[in-house]
Amino acid sequence: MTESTQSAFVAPNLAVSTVIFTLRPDELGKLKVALPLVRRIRAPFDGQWALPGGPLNITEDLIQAASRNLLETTGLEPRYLEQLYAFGSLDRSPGSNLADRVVSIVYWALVGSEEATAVSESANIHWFEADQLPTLAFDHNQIVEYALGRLRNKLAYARIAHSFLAETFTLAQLREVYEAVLDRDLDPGNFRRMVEADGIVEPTGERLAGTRHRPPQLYRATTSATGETK
Amino acid sequence: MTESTQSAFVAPNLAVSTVIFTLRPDELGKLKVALPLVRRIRAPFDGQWALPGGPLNITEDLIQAASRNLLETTGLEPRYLEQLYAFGSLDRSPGSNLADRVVSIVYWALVGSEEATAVSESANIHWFEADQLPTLAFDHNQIVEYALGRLRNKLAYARIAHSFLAETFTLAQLREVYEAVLDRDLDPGNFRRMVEADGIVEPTGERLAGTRHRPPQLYRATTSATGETK
DNA sequence: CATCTTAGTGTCATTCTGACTTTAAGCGCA
DNA sequence: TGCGCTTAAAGTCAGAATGACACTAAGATG
Repeated sequence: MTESTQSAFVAPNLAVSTVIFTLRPDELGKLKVALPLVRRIRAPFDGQWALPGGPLNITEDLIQAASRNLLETTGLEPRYLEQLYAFGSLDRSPGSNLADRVVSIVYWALVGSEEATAVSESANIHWFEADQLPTLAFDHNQIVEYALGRLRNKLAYARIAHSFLAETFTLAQLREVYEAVLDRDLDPGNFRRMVEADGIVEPTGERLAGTRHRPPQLYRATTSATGETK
Repeated sequence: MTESTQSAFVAPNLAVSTVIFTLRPDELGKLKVALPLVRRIRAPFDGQWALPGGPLNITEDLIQAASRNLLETTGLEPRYLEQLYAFGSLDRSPGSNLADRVVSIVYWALVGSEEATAVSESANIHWFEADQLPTLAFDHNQIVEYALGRLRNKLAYARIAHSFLAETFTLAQLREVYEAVLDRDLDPGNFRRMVEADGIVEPTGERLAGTRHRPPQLYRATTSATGETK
């Protein structure tokens, strides 16, 4: 009844998957939330798109597995990485028998927009806009929706927005991140006030030149929240 | 690399544990957050107190396992039940070898204060005040702290406080719940205003008699949030 | 040099929040 | 009977936070 270490028990398989978010411009040049998916090459759901993931190696931490996942799929290091949820319903893989049951511990990650655009795609790895996903394998559509909710919610109180951007950035760029994630326009003045009140950025002293207008101040993030280390 | 169903892989053991919260009066009659712990009867941590839990049966959902856990430990049904976090660090059980590695998916639950006081204790099951815990087995002290944080945070925006109370209750009783969980006094007038603005309760029309003062209105919760069903 | 565009500052009304006051309505007790 | 005690319930007020919007600054473009 208490936490036990008996190995004779028939345990479900344990997998770690990762929802990897970045921002990329759509055909109109507007930033959109995007994520990479991998094409399955075996049953069930053979040929369908799914979240990157795989079985948990017994020698690695959960977060290490997620990070490895991310590296194997995109070649990138996460700028933010956090556990999302453990999905373990019996009906996740309809029609499969119990011995094939998989409990997935899902992480969500943010990667830099710049790095992500450099990632090469292949026939079996493709980046999708988050609001234009096809029908995915397993319960992965629900998982992505859940992850998007977490991202939107967390943006409001955690210092994670800069994870999409380079080391330094303008407030307009930071605002674009919020607008892309929240999918609505924000008032530039009010946004500046909020950002300054929260102290999430500090000016570098540098200005961004070459724009067609008054040169904006460049900022950097004050605290580097890299996610949990639990 | 993608989610797989190969069973040959050496997987860590999967357990489900539950942090069960209730409120009970301390020696001064003030409500305090309390939770039941079970004494371990095998290594590692033999004799120490631990969260109730056990291996996940391959035929049951995660949340079912948590609920069963709760029933087996306390004989009670949860009034609220939600997944907390999956703990899977390699160093959770210091000194053990990899084959004994356990990944725990932890749930947290709320049970009614009244039902909980009727629960019998034994030599191996005991209720502790949350802020007066001994050193627990594994990483369970950290887990309880994390669960307490979630409880306090969630109280602010979710309709869960009534889960500690009976079907009907006074606003003073509801306020006591908040005060116990947040561990600070709240202004009765402001609390009433908040509760009414949020519409989390509705008056029953009945009044509580037998008090030494003006009889207060009885309320019931408007929506019954029982937690997730995911 | 006039115009366009975004940067950056400032204002105002509304809402939210914490601290506090006032009145209502029971009970216990002289 | 009525006075005082206690908590219920309603109301007041000042400061903070928020959304909408106006205004000035400073570059590029032609």
